[in-house]
Amino acid sequence: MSHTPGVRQAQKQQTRRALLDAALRLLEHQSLSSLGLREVTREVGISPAAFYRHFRDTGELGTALVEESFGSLHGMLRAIRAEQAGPDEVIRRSVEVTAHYVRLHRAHFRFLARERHGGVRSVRNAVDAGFRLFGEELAADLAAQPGYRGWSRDDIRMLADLFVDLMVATAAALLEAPPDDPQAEERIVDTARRRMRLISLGRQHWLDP
Amino acid sequence: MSHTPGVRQAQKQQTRRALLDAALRLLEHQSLSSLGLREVTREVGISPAAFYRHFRDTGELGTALVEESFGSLHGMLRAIRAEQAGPDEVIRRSVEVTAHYVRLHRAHFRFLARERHGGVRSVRNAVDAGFRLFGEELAADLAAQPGYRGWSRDDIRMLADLFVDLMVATAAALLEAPPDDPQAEERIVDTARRRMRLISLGRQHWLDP
DNA sequence: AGTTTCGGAGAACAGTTGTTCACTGACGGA
DNA sequence: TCCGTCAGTGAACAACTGTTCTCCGAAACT
Repeated sequence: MSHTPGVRQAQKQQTRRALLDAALRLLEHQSLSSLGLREVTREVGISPAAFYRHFRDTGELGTALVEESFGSLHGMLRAIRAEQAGPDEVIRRSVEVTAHYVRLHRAHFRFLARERHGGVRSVRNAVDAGFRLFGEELAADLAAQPGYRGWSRDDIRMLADLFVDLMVATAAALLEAPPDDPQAEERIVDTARRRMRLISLGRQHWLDP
Repeated sequence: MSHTPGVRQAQKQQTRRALLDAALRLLEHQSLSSLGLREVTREVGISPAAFYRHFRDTGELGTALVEESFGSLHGMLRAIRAEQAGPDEVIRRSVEVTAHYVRLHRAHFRFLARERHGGVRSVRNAVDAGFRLFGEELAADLAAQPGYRGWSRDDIRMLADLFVDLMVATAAALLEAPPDDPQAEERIVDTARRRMRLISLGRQHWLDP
């Protein structure tokens, strides 16, 4: 019996996933540059040599994690896009969406926050490129909205990148807070909301004088 | 001859400085958690065992670097405070001051940006505490200014922390750009200026309706 | 069916790591 | 001047690292 032609590939991707998950688990308490190849395989329960069947080195594993993490982030972008509302309404809601996604994908967010300025150049560049793309897409979304009539392309981009940076900042703050302390979390979210309100005000008066 | 009573201590502090400088040099291309004790002593040119005369481990060296780095940052705070001007003028000028200090203390800024979310908990906490203090001091400065009459303590703090986060973000962006490309640098500074203008507008209308 | 492909095991390798130890020799107080 | 202090040495240690190699067995192809 059995010539179903996908068993091999499925098993391979299964241990690949196990490697990624193990790495993600270990990376909650350390940074990529200190993550050992043997450490990861030990966590998974396979031999060190098997690692090379999937990645050239831990750096390559890192870039794979970057792509995966930005997958989670794009879900966030779609969620924000889905809320059809005025510009200021969207801005306020984006804080809630951020908090929600941080709770959902803690490990991914932590990884991005940590490796954005981390010690592995290739990964750092990948993260940077990802955020740049994210900013571009957000800017395109904003440009399509009414309420940004009269805004220059550069100014929209500036605003989008500002949102991205603040999202990262609040996400990082949420990650630093204990995951089961809703009070600390609420304090952070509340501050983030006020930040967004201030930026909303700036946005409304951008074309004023 | 010789009974000048400070030679010993001076020599000790000299190699301590050498250790800190060597570490700072190495940390431009890697993160603290991957920094080896032997690596640092090799760079300085002393035996590995000598390291223990100064620090218990690389983590302790890290916290020492945190304090030192915040020394540079406080110079920045004083420079901004020195400029006696209106609130919006100060906000705009702070971008220039930031860029200036990043150019002056590249290694320190990079270290803080990297280890703020890095893999060594004790250092991460030290960096966080430092930024918190920095935010508090900035908030106190703002509160003393006219133009913040009617602002709640919390809102001033929110604004101060917002400045800090944005300063870190622009500093990180400047660090990512090549150090000898004034054009790329100018683009980043220009974006930062527009960000600040937008926040300035939000600030002006904070108490409006 | 027989044969090739390939993910994984296990052992071996040369290096490197952090930490300890007894030591040396210049400093610094008596 | 003598003597204690102490920053730095150099060797030794067990533990660990990344990488390479040959081999195995099950899946896939013909």
